[in-house]
Amino acid sequence: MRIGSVAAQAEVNVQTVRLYERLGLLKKAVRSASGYRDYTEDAVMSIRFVKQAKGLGFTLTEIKSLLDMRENGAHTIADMRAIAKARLHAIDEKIHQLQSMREAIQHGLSRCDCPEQFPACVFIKLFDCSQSTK
Amino acid sequence: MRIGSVAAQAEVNVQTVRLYERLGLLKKAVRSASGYRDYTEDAVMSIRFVKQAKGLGFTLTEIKSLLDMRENGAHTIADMRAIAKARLHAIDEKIHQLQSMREAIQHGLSRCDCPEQFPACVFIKLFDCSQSTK
DNA sequence: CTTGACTCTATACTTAGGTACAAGGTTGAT
DNA sequence: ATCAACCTTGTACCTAAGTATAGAGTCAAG
Repeated sequence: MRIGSVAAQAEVNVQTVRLYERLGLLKKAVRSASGYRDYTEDAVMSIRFVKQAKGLGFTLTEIKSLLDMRENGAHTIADMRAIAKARLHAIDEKIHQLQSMREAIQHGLSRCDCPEQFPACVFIKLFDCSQSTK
Repeated sequence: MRIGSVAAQAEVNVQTVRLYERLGLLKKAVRSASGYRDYTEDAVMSIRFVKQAKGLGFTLTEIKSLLDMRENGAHTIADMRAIAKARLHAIDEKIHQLQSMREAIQHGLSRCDCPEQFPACVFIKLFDCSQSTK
């Protein structure tokens, strides 16, 4: 199977396949006499795995290290669980951070009691209506 | 006041001040005879505003459009509220997205019943233990 | 009047994850 | 045998928000 088919089946760009190969996310394909990459169905699965992990917020670097662990067998279920838990933790932190932002903006919105059409009021007042703008 | 003082007071890098000027986030400073930028206290406040808005998740482009509205007076409190609400909405979407990721990983973790030290188990099983890895 | 700290512009580099050429070689159907 | 559609490598470009560097000019204290 050539690169175009793999890309189509995995629903990525041809260049993306080559990029993943270069980044070590995809095993180097066997080459035909003319130098064309020759893939098996496995490549499609690998790309789908990358896409799935990416969808869960793992970076390509993290995904590579997962694949490396798998490749050289230097892993256990416990290792993998630890990685997944670390990712969970990072997600939780990001959620908290966003919730803080959310609260700050909400607070600004609710505290702002400027008249609706007063044009001199500046945006910063939405966050802190008590603060002078001049 | 020269650029170094402004940067120090606003707790940013000197290059950042120049970048902000170039991006239109900061009014162009008056220049001294020798070409040095000459700032007033206002510049420090402006940078602090940018930092604050950035901390609330606004991009520099969004911040610039806020400042532009303020500058040419073509805004009302309603406009500003609309922008803040849009930002709230974007934050909520991001939070939901992260919560979905969180659930998917959690689900994978809880569903995986592979023996703790089985080295052939690959990471993908954390997400879908029912799926073959070969 | 020299020295070190500061400033100027312009350019390049960074991370992350791609996307878009250019210039050439291959394949395969007609 | 020709033509489009595919493939190759290498390079450059993109967003976002800076950071770093080079080479030159300026300021101020001793």
